[in-house]
Amino acid sequence: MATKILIADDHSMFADGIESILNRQDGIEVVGKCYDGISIMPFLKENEVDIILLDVNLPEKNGIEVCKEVIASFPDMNILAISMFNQESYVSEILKFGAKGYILKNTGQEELMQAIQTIEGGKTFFSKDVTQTIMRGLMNDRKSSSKSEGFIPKITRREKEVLKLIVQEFTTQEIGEKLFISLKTVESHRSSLLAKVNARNTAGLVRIALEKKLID
Amino acid sequence: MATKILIADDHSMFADGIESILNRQDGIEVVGKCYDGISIMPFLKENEVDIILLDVNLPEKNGIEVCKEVIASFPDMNILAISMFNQESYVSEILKFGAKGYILKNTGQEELMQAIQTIEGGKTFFSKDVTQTIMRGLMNDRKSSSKSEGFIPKITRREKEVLKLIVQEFTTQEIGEKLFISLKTVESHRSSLLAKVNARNTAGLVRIALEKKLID
DNA sequence: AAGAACATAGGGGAAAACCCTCATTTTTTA
DNA sequence: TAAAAAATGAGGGTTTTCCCCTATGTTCTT
Repeated sequence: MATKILIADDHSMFADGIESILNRQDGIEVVGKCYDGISIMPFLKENEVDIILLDVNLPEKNGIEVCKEVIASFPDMNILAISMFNQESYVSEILKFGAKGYILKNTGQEELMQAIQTIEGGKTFFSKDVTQTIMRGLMNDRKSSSKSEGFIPKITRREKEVLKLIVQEFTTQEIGEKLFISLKTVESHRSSLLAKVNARNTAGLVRIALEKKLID
Repeated sequence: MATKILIADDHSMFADGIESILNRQDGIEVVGKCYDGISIMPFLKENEVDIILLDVNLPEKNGIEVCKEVIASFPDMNILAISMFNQESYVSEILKFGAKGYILKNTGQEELMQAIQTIEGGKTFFSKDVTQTIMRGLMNDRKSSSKSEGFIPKITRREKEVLKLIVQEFTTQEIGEKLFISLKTVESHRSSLLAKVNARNTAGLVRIALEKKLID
């Protein structure tokens, strides 16, 4: 029986291309395509799927959230993450939530086929580049655990509120007024934020907040 | 005789996918694939090509430069720009250099086929979304208004350099040292940047820079 | 060749951000 | 329930950003 594959990617040209490649292969059947994050769960409830090729950067609801959600309902689902970016935070995040593999969009079709077969056999698969990234991540975990790029300590509820307002261009004064707290308190929160994300100033804080999606 | 197509995209999975789609069509033949900007010219010198599907964001040498170069040597070459981003600057730039069309990676295969046929017939083709972007650009040119949400006036070369360093957390002082210009000059650039993106402070400037991808 | 746009840069001042230390109360968690 | 973490905020200082103003040489563009 053919392996049933669901492709989830917002770039339909990409999704169609992959579909076209896969449909030429024996033993593989593309049973569906999703162009955003929110339509995946409904599809899975109606259709049988063996493997999901999941783009990490989806609109509406990103791949990491989708992965978490899918695994919660279908713990044995085989998810192969596909991404443009070989970024440690993405890789480790989605693997943590149960993805079985991670490949980059610049990997060739032979490797794609290999990944699918490996995943279906219950094993994990990573592009060579990705493997190196993961190794580097592990090294950093062991060594310094905080200096390593990309690690962000927990941001508290209040800090997040302040951060959100900073990104929206409000001044410390204005933030205090909005949250009914003193300017000095807001300054405290700003300080901890700078320290936690390891930024030198507001510019870095905002950049990191957006890069790491620290605010909803 | 079949239309000869060259696909230029650094994501081989994408390029392979497109190839697979196109090869199923009658009258179309994919004669080559390039995974970076620098290998396109050599290929064109050795092979006959009717249409280039050119990714705007290529490594080594980006699509806009490639377009300029190709048109310089092959003025009648049909270039169809393909991009993830519906950004006015990209669109207008590459069209200025002789591309005959611009489509987004989220357009379906019917539209892709339509684009190819239109381009080959000597006409121009744009995705609907792109058309709107262009229109908006023209409107802005005419009215030169700035109130309209999301419109960002052109950032100059120097401003972009400064902006990049701001986002990297350097202070005005440090930026001056790096660029060998006075602190006051950097302040001037910061001022124009704030005015151009319509931000109140650095936080907003950085956010908009990242949102609108003002820096490469 | 003229005008527009760009890059340069100064003075001076107000506002905002940043830094350090310290302390109190509230909330959470082990 | 005691300890830890989070939220609050004050004093007092330095640095950086932001905002006026003006001005000059250079480099596109028309």
